Amino acid sequence: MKLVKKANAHHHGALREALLAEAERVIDTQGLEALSLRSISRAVGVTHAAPTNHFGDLTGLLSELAADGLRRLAQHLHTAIRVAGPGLRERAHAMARAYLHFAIEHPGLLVLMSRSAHLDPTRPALREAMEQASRVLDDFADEIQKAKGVDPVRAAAERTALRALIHGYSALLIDGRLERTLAALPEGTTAESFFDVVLDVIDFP
Amino acid sequence: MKLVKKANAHHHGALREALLAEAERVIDTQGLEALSLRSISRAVGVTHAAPTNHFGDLTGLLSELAADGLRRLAQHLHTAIRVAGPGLRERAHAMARAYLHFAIEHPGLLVLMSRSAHLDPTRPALREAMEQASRVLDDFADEIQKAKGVDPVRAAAERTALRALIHGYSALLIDGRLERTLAALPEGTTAESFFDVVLDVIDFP
DNA sequence: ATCGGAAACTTTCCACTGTCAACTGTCCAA
DNA sequence: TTGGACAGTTGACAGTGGAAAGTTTCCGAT
Repeated sequence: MKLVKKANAHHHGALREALLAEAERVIDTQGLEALSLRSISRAVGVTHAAPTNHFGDLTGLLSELAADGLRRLAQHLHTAIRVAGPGLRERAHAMARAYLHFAIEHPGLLVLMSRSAHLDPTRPALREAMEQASRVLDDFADEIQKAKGVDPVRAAAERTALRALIHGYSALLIDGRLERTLAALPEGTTAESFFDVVLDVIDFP
Repeated sequence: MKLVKKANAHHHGALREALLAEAERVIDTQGLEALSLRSISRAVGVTHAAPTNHFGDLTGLLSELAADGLRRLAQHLHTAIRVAGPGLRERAHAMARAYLHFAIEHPGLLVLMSRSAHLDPTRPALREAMEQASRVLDDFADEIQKAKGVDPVRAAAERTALRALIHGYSALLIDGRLERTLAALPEGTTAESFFDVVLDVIDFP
């Protein structure tokens, strides 16, 4: 029965998902530059023009993939914050650690998300996913704002510092530019355990 | 006399520099993705295979360009630190501000430097330039180490935090992902002036 | 002075890419 | 039954980077 479906040359059945899965596999193992529309089509067993029906063009496919990644990241961060202890510092660390964890597990996906040149922000799925991810940070920012003094500039600065620190550390790590630093640390120190110390350079009350 | 030189079809004279200059122009105005070996060759008035003599392949050209950028950046940071006041905080801020300034003026170049997939680190010029740039940071790190307590892990964390914060803020800004944050700030606040406040989230003694 | 080779650039070719237009088969609803 | 809409295919096009081989120029050794 399945063979009949397989033999059908014009209805793959779940091509959209298959293409996204293959694209994510390539992007996380060989990197974004190694990905090509034609190669993933081949890997999925379909001709090179098939993806057009589902994604339009390459930036369309990448945008959907990025949207999916953003949704998962937002979910990941959200539960990390929710599960963490009550303190502001604990929650901030939990979120940051969750982000780093995601970056280590899906390096290509994270690179893709921060490469606006390859994405089409007018796609509804991407736009929504970006807003969903922002909302996690914004909610947390509100918390900081409430907990600390109400100087709005200072609050924005703290939020931005946290964001920049997380993004910067992840990017440096993924790009292999922390290797020397990590190698000089005491035996057994991992990128993740060191990140906790780095985060403490920002003081949360 | 010059016309004779110009008419010479086989000796451009300064092709190497011309190619690098054109590549930098494209990269800083249209972005890294818009650059192609053939287009810059055309712009310089030479066939597409000419660059091979000077750079080998595309990653060769990009590596030389990145090396040049790194040298200039290192120089820029070095003088910023040297010129700044005596305090540790002043010097750190001066360096960070210089970095951001460079990022704003040469966004494409900065992106290129942090995209290891396009670079060939075995090229001597690149390797040297990377070490030169690292040295600026390392020297400054030693200063921090001396000025503050001698816990090496804590010192490494502070250095890394500063690095990640600078890199992260620049990357977010270049990618246009700070626009909403900046728009919500008081009138007249620029990305650069706000950066000073962000940097203060890390406390230097 | 010239001869030989190295350096610099051109030409030609190849494999590959993304995008487009035209076609074919399949399924479902009027 | 028939007519689209959907989901693929096929084939062409312009563009890319790279390799190979040919051409022109220069320059140093003899």
